[in-house]
Amino acid sequence: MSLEHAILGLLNEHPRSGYDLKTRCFDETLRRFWSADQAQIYRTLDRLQATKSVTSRRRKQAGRPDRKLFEITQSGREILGRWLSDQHAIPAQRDPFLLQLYFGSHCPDELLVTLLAAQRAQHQTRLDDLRGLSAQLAAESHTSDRSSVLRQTAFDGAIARERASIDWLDECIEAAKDGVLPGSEDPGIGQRHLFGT
Amino acid sequence: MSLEHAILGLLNEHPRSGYDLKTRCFDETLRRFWSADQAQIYRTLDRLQATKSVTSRRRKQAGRPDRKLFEITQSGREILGRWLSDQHAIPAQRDPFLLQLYFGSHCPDELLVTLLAAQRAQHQTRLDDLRGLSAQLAAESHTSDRSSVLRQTAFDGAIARERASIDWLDECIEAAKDGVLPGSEDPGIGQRHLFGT
DNA sequence: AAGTGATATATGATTCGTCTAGTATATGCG
DNA sequence: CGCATATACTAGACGAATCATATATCACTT
Repeated sequence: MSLEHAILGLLNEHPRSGYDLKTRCFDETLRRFWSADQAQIYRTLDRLQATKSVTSRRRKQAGRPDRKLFEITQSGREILGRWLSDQHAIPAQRDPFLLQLYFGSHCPDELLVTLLAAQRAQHQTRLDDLRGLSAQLAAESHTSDRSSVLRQTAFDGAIARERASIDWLDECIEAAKDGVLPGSEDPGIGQRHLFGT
Repeated sequence: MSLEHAILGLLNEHPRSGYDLKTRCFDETLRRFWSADQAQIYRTLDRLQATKSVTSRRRKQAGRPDRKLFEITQSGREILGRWLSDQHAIPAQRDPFLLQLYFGSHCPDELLVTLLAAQRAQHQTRLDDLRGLSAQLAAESHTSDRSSVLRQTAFDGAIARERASIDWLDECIEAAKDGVLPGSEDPGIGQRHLFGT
């Protein structure tokens, strides 16, 4: 459901085309909080139009294909307003790597360190990206209006989570390197071959 | 994809029924890392059976409906082993509340504090749950074998993330209560009515 | 003239995830 | 006896999400 509201939020600033939403909004910024596929965006726009939350009109452009400009309606604005006032459930943690640890009792130490380091690198990349974009937005807006401060706050939340993951992974890597982990007991039938190759 | 591997991981310990996977494994423990619906579990079992990763046989029970016991095959074990050795992409952050902040420039301070507090409460509940279960598992296993330590590690990761969210939210709540946030500038046409009611 | 790339939209296929409801057996409680 | 509850599985519908593919215009290059 949130994708609908993200799009309404963007169209509430000013009318945009599907292409614009994808390349200018989601890919450049919003994907840090909610990523969206191009196909998904166009289909969601269709649905929003069917429910009269947005309207569209074709716009001719010089030297480029036509654009379909979407504009939020009063009804759409009411939906957005309600959603912005609602309390939302926090999303479930769903992370393949935590599963991997959970079932990883027969994973040898070296592989474990490799996997931990790979996770760390990915979180670090994301952290760098968040910090970079956050700094860029801070520099651009300059005047610290409410909107900018709240957006910075959203980035701070995302950043805090990435930092927590990195700190935890660092502790894990230290522990694994120091050989603090107990060895695996007798694997038993079947489990023996999980890490055979 | 991960649900398949979570189920293979569970069946690798010993054969189980769909009902068992749902109530004993996912609901009691695994949902902290990967939640799954009952319908989803049965369908995934069907698919795993179709690809010969698991086999099934009916088991009569005294005083209860029959169970369909699923057992992992050698092929399934190989798939699991490969997955456990693979490097997995970290999941995208996707959080409605971060979107809400991003678009919340016209949200009045009191509502903002309410929403922040609601998020905090949910994260606290989840943190308590994680800590409780983690402690329980630690108490049960007692001998610190490799498997228990790795499972504790997974819990630690989930716990670290929840703590990070709570700390960040606490800072936000402080800031909002102290009236540190700038007021919203002139809303402009349309945006005025977002928080009208 | 042909190819590449950016702009712009649309559609099909498939899987994942949630919700809902239905079927059936047996136990225990009042 | 009826009813709730636990056990155990099946099925339908729908939205969310991803991937691939198709179409079209125009600018710029080779």
